[in-house]
Amino acid sequence: MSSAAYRWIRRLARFSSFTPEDQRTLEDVSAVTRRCIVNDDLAKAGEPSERVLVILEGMACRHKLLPDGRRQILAYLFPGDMGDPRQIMQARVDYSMCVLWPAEVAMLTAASVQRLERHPNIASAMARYALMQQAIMREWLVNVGHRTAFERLGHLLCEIHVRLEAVGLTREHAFELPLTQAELGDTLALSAVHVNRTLMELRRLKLVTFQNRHVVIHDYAALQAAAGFDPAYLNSNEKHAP
Amino acid sequence: MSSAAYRWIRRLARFSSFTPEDQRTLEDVSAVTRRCIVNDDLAKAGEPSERVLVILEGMACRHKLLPDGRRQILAYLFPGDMGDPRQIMQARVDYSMCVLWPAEVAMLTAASVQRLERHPNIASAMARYALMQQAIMREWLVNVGHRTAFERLGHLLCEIHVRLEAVGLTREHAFELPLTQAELGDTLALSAVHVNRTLMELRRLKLVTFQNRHVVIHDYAALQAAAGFDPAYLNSNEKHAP
DNA sequence: CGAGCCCTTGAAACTCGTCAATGATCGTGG
DNA sequence: CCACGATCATTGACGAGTTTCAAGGGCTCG
Repeated sequence: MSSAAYRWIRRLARFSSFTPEDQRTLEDVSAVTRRCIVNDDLAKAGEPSERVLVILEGMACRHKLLPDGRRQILAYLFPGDMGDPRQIMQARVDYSMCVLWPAEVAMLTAASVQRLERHPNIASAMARYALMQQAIMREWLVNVGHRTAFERLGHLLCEIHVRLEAVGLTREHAFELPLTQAELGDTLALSAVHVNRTLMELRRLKLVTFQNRHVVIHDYAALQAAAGFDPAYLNSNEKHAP
Repeated sequence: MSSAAYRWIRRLARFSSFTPEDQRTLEDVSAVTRRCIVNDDLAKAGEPSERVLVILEGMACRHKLLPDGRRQILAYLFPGDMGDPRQIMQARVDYSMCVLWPAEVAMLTAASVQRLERHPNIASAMARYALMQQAIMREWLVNVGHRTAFERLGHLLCEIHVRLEAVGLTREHAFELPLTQAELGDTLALSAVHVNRTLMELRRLKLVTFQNRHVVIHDYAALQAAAGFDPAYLNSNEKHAP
């Protein structure tokens, strides 16, 4: 199977078992897609939301901009990731969304979301998936609030590894990550300079290298320990949770 | 009306119009309550969730504890606040919850939640309310990540004011807030000492005083400006959104 | 081949944390 | 009614982690 919806179905299938009809429905509602280039705005703070986005390929992020230019990235969206289906109730979004790497995006209408909600397996998967997304936000708050620069970066890389693995985008302990150090800084609430120094420290300790958008985790166990990473928040709602 | 569910109904009623029957249903499912004292655990990270909590009186918080004792408070729950109804799908929670001020708590069963979901007005209100809770989390991430200690504290106090006002727990620009400076520190990712210094700065500038659990905002406009607070994230989904 | 973006590095400054000690407040029991 | 202990607020001195500023170097793409 290599439909455009492949990653999305794979992502959701971790939370629920799908019948062939469920899968056809998912492919159906995501049949119309939009290709986006880097820096395309997918949403702007204060505007009506209307559609629920599904990232089929590429990468995007939610972020908030302060008036003076400071920026906090709130979430990454990898292939297979989607917005909260309840968004269709929302008058306006409070965050912006932009494309970080050329993307293919499905934009679900309220009708499509309602159609999905009528399939119990899909509705259940989306609910559990949305709960995981909230768990990620909570972990990011802990990360930014109470971990050192070193732990933050290590923790984020562990999380990304687990999330990309779930949709088949890792090879061993390596994966592509099209982020600049400045973007990592806006994510982790660190200056780009300090991200750089911390990245070099991780490299020096032979835990991780991150060069040319290519991340290699050389010692996963040690990185996990050093960062205090526990993947429970990412998979405790899955079908076969540990 | 002074039923135990008063604040809860008032909180949700901002997002949807309720019929008398809707109100009876809300009172009904929250009829059985539990009284909790300070430091009671309402949930523990890693345990099954089972119930969706509604805080009818008092105050509670969600938090995460790191192995070495560092703590991040993830959310405050004031009277009228509740957990995400989708929690009933969740195998285990990833956070802990504890009581900050003597509380009366309703613990909704999955059956109760499902009953509520069958009332369209209530389901819609809960969905919008849950979206607001997520917006609060995003704003907290911005707060902890990219605002100075001074802005963080000011922003948080503005937010709390708006939230308490929504359930009728403010008088003018004053309200009760049973938090220690250490708890504020765990919320804002600051040391208790620095919270103290920042609080004195706010006092010195005649913006806010916070003494004996009593907050008075002396100059709301100035505080809002100094903290960069925009209440849109708290009310843009309400019935009569600005 | 140049322009632009990104990474790298050093030095200085600053915000905030830690440590430590003193006070204030409050509930409790003698 | 007062002594006591506990919790919380306050203050000062010092130190650490991180930011900012600035400059140089490398890569990529037109």
